[in-house]
Amino acid sequence: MGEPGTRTPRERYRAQVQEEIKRHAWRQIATAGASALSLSAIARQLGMSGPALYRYFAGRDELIAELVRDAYRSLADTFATRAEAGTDLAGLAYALRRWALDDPRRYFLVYGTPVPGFEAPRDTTRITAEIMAYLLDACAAERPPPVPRPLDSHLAEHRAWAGEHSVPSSARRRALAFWTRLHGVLSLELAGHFAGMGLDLAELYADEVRALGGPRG
Amino acid sequence: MGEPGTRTPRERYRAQVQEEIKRHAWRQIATAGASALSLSAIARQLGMSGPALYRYFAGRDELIAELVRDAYRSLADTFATRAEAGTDLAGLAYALRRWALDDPRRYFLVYGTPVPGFEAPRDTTRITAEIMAYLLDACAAERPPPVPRPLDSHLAEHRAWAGEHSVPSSARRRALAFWTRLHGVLSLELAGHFAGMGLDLAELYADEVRALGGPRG
DNA sequence: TGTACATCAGTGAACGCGCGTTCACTGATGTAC
DNA sequence: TGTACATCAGTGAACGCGCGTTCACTGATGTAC
Repeated sequence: MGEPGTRTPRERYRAQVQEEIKRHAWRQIATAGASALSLSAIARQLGMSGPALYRYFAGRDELIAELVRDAYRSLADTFATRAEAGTDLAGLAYALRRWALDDPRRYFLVYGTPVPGFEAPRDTTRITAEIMAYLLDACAAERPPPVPRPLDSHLAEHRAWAGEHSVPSSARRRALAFWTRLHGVLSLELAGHFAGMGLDLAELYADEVRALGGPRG
Repeated sequence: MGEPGTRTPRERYRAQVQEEIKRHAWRQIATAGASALSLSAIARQLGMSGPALYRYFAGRDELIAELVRDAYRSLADTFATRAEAGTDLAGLAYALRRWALDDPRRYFLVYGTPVPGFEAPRDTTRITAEIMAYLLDACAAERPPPVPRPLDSHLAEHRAWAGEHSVPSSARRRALAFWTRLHGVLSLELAGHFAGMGLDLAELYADEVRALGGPRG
């Protein structure tokens, strides 16, 4: 081995191929979903034989675990960059959205329906804790704005879509919030994202339900 | 054919087997996920040969489509039953949660990460519209409660979990809301559940972000 | 600078597996006269 | 009630496919002296 921090040509080559494998793996996930990820297909795309991949990953499961790690890492980095520009909650929120839209499959790999048979690798908790930390900092620094503003500009179009059913747009707005918020709590709960947090999930849900009745529901 | 509404023994038998196939399909989805659903495996469990299933379903995709229809149907029925007891939003909300917890995979089949290669069958829009109708009715009937109540009882435990990071519990509450609400909007958007509704999704997201800063964030 | 050896990326054949779907068929159940 | 026929559930063999993983190997690249 050379000096610390230096890489031999072989090491560099190795890292390069490893990256390329992951790149193709992501492309495959994007078009066919995580559970359809196939080592043989990746090898084919790279012009290698199937068994060659075993030089780089212990197997299919390990490759997926690596992708999960990378996804979390990438979100943590996104938040880190954003946090340097100042700790504001809205900033993080929009960064999150950009990150998600940038690659929906990556988002779903981490926050979507759990892929049966695969659990998040144990060592991701360190990264998720980091993500949570940025969030908590921003929330703690936040000063609540005086008045919540109702924003119904786009509801006219939705009214046109819903057609026959004529209800006031405030109700329409609440119905939308019903879906998005309850789906948010529920799907995260069902996917196990609150596991071990010591939260009373029924209570958390009840909170959201009560909030829906509120003035700006 | 006999009188209208009557079923010949053959028809009854047919319906019965069809049900049994679906029952096994659900069991398989529960343990292995929708994308792993296998006709051969179902046939094996039923003690039939694989090709026999083609008497009952045109193929794998049609079977899944049928399951999706059933899932929507079941939620619509749940809401219908609930709506008979009076149109209150909270009632629907809790019915939804019970329905989801009752069979998480069913929930995810419909509201989770889209299974690549399968789209919801076209004829489900009628059922989803029905579901939406119950919701809109309840929202329209609702009289907003005067004051939103803060509910932080369970946050003490969460504080213990988060450990080192000491922030006020209001911030903690907001961080949780950040995840659940934004995940709610985002994942539904990414999964295409707002497609064709004529909504400005960026605006919808911005709404939630603004609400997070509010007094009861 | 040259030689002997170690490392290790990648190959090709093979194993055993399960899948969806088709096809021509058997045999039981129902129907018409 | 009995016979001839139609319907249709289910079978078994076959097709062609792709998969993850193992194994003994070749051949290029790097290292030590």
